[in-house]
Formats: sequence, structure tokens, C-alpha cells
Amino acid sequence: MPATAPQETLTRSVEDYLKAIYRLSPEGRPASTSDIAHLLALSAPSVSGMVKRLSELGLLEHAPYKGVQLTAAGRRAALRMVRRHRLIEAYLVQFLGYSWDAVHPEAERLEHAVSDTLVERMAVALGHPAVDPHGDPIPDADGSIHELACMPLADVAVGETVEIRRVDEREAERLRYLGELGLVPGVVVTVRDRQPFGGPVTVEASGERHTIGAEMAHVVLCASVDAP
Amino acid sequence: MPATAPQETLTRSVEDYLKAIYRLSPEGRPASTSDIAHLLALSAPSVSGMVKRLSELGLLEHAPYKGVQLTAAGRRAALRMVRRHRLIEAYLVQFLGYSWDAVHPEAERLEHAVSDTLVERMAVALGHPAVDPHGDPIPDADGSIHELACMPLADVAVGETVEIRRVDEREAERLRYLGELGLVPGVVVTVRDRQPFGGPVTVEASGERHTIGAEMAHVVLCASVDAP
DNA sequence: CCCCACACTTAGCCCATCCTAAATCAGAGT
DNA sequence: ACTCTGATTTAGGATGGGCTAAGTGTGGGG
Repeated sequence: MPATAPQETLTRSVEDYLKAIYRLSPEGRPASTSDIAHLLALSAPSVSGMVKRLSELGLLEHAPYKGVQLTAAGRRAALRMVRRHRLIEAYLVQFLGYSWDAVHPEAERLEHAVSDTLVERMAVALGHPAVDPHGDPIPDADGSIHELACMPLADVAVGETVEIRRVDEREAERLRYLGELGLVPGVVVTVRDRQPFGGPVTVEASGERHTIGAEMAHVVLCASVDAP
Repeated sequence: MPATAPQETLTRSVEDYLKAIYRLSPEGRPASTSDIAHLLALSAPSVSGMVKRLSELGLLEHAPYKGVQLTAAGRRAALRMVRRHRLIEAYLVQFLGYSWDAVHPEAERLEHAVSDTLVERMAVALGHPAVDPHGDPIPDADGSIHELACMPLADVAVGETVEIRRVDEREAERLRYLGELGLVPGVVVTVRDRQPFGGPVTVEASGERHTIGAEMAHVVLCASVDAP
């Protein structure tokens, strides 16, 4: 019956679980408890226990041995955290001189502490941005989110010119690496070479050529651009 | 032996206790456990228990039935929280349009979540202010704090002209009230009347006269100003 | 069709932090 | 000096959230 729970005060942990489950399955497919455990760096039994509590709270549904799915209330709460996280990242970069590789841990803590008022004031100060510094879309305050269709750079055919839209990476070192190469959202690149069997990808951007491994080429997400 | 404990990750609760004890006795006199309990809105036994743990951690010294005193490490940690709190308040007012009566609860949560890096960036953005929006001095990053000598408006003699330096009040309603009367730090007022036995005080500031109760006149702290 | 490996859950614990109820101490009056 | 009262601490318990060890379900390979 708490399908439309008024959402009193979720704890930090609960917020993290919901966010993790949303991240594992934005579309609402069941997520496995072990994936959640892995993402949150917790033991599987801890997750089992929390999952039980969250389902009693009406935030998710649990089919034992099958996986968990967020309810409408759970999804709402998760998207609220995602909005906070991404707006905080954008704010830190825009107004406090953070680089895109340093914002994640800071936002990870702040997202639990800011008030709705503060979040909306940051949104106003930023001019209601659509995406965060990594190109991830920022959900609206009402919980709607517009994912932009894009493909991994690793899948772009040689000769194609695409715009980098999003970089799906959290690790600071890797983000710094990509940033140094200039492979950041908004940049237009042309794929010059791609080796088979998970080999490296060579791209050209504003005259410079860079060859990156397949793993990195999978986190750089692109969309085709009309004119080169 | 942890007199110079590196004191990495204090919990939210511990930080709150240390801040409360510092607030009850910035000079280091013993603070009573019941005062701490009252300030934090906790039961006395909860405080007793936590005090025991904190003294084991070397953050304070406890003379049973006599009171507690912060150690150097405890005081350092407390001042770190005070610095955070006040810088956050200043930042919210200066850059995010908060009014001085709304910043306290927000800062109360954020102070536990911000990193040292973020605090220092806010300090830089603010130009390293000496005081927060209520006139409370902001400790340096190294833990030194400069309290300015001031007296309650309630104690200022009739005819004296003083500058409001600080308003020692947390309740939003009361702060808003004082703000509406223009009795905020930096304003120069002349005391025009003061009734005995804890009676009201009448002040004049930029042509306007206001009469406030003794209770309010005690939280408005002033320093004499040379020229009217 | 059965069985085993592995994913998942249950059992049983620990720690931090809070609480209420029940001692116990310390200082003010007599 | 003695006692009473209020402040303080001790006892014992709840809750949230984490862990390891020990069972249990499930699906793929023989």
C-alpha cells in the first residue's frame, strides 16, 4: 500500500541502493542482488537483507532468486538522487573550478545532504542544464529523463564522423586521461582506424590523432553528426 | 595517547557532539553532559555513553559527575566543523540567494558532507571572509579563531551609539524578525531607551526607531563605534 | 533426467547510536 | 553531620546496517 509513499526521510544507505538499482536497470528490467552488491561494494547477504526491507517499504519488488525491480515510488526516489548528483557535478564544475574527473566523489556525498531548495537553486544558477559534465542527462524535477540515443565509439565505423555526447566512466584516472586527449562531450571526432577483436580505435579530432584501447572506446558514447 | 590523533573519519554524530561541546564552552571550561543533551536534543544517558567513547578516542576528557572538556584534538575537530558551517552559510547567502534566516539547517547537513577541498574552494570564492552572515567569526583552516569583543545590545547604555557585530540566534523566525527591522551585522544603532528589570530596548537606526524585547536585545551583540 | 556449481537467502553476530528505567553521586539546607 | 533532590551514570533494549558461515534454489552439462 505504500505504492505512493509520501517518502519521508530515506537514509543514505537506502538512497544508495535505489540509485544503484536504477543504474543497473534504468529500463526497469530486474537487477540481480549480486550485481547490486558488486556495485555498492557490499556483501550479498547485506543486499538480500536490505532488499527485503526496501520491498516492505514499497520501494521495490523482489522475486526471490530472480531479481529486484523498482516500484514507481522507488524509481521516483532514485531519479531524485540522480538529478541531485548530476546537478551537483555540473555546479561544482561551473562555479567552483572542479574538473570533471574530481566531481564524482564529492557529489556522491553531497547528494544525500542537500535540500530540495538548494538543488533547485543550483539548477537555476546553472540555467537548468540538460546534461552534467560527463554528458549524462539530468532528470527534471518531476522525474522525467531524456536519454539521448548514442553508441560506443568502439562501434563507430572507420571513416565516420561523430560527436561525443557522453562519457560513461567514474574513475578519476580514466576521466583525466580522456580529458587530456580532448575526448569530452561536445567534441566531434572522425574514426580513422579500428582494429578487430577488441583492438584499439584511432580517432582524429581538430587535427590530432589518438589511439585508445577498446575498453576506453566503449565508455565514450557518440551520436552521428550531419556535417563533418 | 591519541592526543595528536590523525582522526580520519569521524561520524556525523561525533562531529555534532564535538561542535556542541565547543559551543557550550569555547574557552574550554567543563561542559555538563545535561547541557550537551539539551543542545543536541538527546537523552542524558545517550550523552553519557557517547562521552565515554569520545574520551576513549582522545577527543575529550571526562571527569565523571563534573563535566567534559575537549582535548586539543577534539577542539581541532570542532573548529573544523565550525569553519565548515560558517563558510557554507556565507557561501549560500552570497552565491545562492539564501537569506540569513534559512542557512542554518542547510549548513547543518552540508557541513558533514563537504570535503576539505570544497570548503577551501568556497572560501576562495568568498574571498576568505572573516565572519559569516550572522557575524560569527570563521576559524582559519589551521584552527585559529578570532572572537571579537562585543556586548549584548541589552547592556548598552541609553544614548550610546554602537555597531551591530553579531547576532547569536539560530531560530529562523527570530532572525527574520531582526532582519526586517534592519538589526543585522554592520548596522550602526543608537540606543534611545532601555526599560529596567529586563524591559524592552529602543534603538534608532538610519532614522527608524524600533523597540525590541530584552530577550532579543541579548542576542544582538555590539561593539562601540568611534563616530556616530 | 540428474546433479553440481554458483547465485541467493537465512542464521547468527557485531557495532554505532539512540532510548527508558533504575541506580548512584554531590551539594544544598537543616 | 545527615539527608534529600536533581544531575549523572549504569543497565538493558531497540534499530539500522553491515559481516561471515551455513543452507537452499536453479539452470546448464553430462
